[in-house]
Parts: sequence; C-alpha cells; structure tokens
Amino acid sequence: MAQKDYSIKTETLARFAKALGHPARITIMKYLAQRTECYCGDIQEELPIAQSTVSQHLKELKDAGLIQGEIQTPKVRYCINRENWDYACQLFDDFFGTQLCNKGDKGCCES
Amino acid sequence: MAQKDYSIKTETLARFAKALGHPARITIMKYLAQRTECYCGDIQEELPIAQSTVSQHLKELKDAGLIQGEIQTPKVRYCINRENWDYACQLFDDFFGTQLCNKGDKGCCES
DNA sequence: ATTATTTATCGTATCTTTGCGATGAATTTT
DNA sequence: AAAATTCATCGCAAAGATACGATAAATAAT
Repeated sequence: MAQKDYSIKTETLARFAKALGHPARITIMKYLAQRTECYCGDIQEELPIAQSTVSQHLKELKDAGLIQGEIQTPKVRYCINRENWDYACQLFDDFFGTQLCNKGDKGCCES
Repeated sequence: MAQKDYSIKTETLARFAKALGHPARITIMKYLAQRTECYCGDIQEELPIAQSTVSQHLKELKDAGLIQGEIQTPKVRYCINRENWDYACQLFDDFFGTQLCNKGDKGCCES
C-alpha cells in the first residue's frame, strides 16, 4: 500500500472509461456524435433494448458528465457535453498516446 | 429495436473501456507502461488494496487482452499485450478523434 | 526436510449493473 | 375531458463486480 488513494486524474479517467464500458452506451455516444438532432426516442430505435433500459444508460452517461439533456416536452433532446467530452478525450489521449502508445518502443516482454 | 446486436467493433471497444473502468486497473496499466521490469509484487506495492484483489484485477486485464503474464517462478512478469493494446488505442482514437473530438464543430446543443 | 516467497484461486459478503414491465408526470392531440 | 405521446422512475430479479482473508501451488532458501 504505497498510496492511500488514487489520483484525481486516475479516478476521472476510470470513471469515463466505466461509463463507456457498455456497447449500448458506445452506440449512444456514436449516434449523438453523428447528428445535430438527437432526441431520446431516436436513440431508442437504434438499440435492441427496452425503453426503460435506454433511459438508464442515458442517465449513466449523464451522471458521468458525457452527455446532457434538455427537456423540450414531450421530447427530450440529448447531446454530448462538449466540455467534459473534450476532457475525456484529452485524458484518454494522455493515457494511450503519451504513456502507452509509443509504437516505436519495444514492450517489456518483447525481445 | 433497429438492430438485434451491436457491431463487433462496438462490443470490442466497450470491452476495453470496461476493463479500464477501475482506478486500480488504470494505475496498473500506467505502471506497466513506465517500466521494462514489471513483476506482480511491484504492482501490489503501488496499490491500496489486498494482494488477492490485485490478482483479480490483473486477471481482468488479462481476460480483456490488455496485458499478459509470463511465469518466472516464484515471480510472475507482467506486461502490456502490445498487439491488443495498439488495437485498443486505435479504436479509442477512432471513437474520440474521428467521431467525436472535432473541436472545430459545434455541438448539437451549442447555439 | 522445513520454511519462506510469490502468486492464483476459493469462499464469502456486499454492492453495483443490467434488464424488464409497470407506473407516473408532463404535455399534446383528438 | 379523454386519449395518446414521450420519457423518467420504481420495483424487482438476475448476474456481475469488488473486496477480503484463507488456502493452495510451485518453487527457492535455509
């Protein structure tokens, strides 16, 4: 036990990763990225799961800060939360790119 | 229900994201990336959790294909699985970069 | 031979996730 | 006013994740 806790960056990255750790939520994010119109109902039609389950996944993405919803009754317009998304993008970039994705380097198990 | 299933790429990306969805596992990957020597015991000293729990996290990373272990009794040498890691890197790049991280574009909720 | 070291696995407890149908809230349409 | 639309939430069940200590397995050291 070298450290009592994980760093904030590590916690945040893990949180984003966890939010993306389900195919339904990946699909939702991809869908939201492709349109300017993004109502909840449209998302449901893209997914092989019940409406209530979609709503839960949307809630998780919202709780993770990756999307936001704007009520336009009776519909709800969802979209990517740019600020947090860009931060997630940056954290993943740091993680993969700078730290691990140096393709020129040899891995520790490669001789 | 437009489609019965998710695409393989989507499933794979979600699987990688899920594996990274815990601060202990993020810490492990960062640690492995920084050294050429990477024995199991060293990893445990970096984490604020019990040995058996670390072993479980290592197993999950291994199951997801992100790392691999080589027995050098009595120790076990762990390292990043380059092939799969690079693929994960690419999938995340596509997801963030091409699809969502176009910072010049306006989001659908930004006026 | 016995003991120590290192790691995986087992058993267990608790919490979280994933999923569904049913219901409720807030409108809009008829 | 009544019915339909849209979405969130509740209640529930099943499965998975997270954590721990104890134990096993496989060697190395004494």
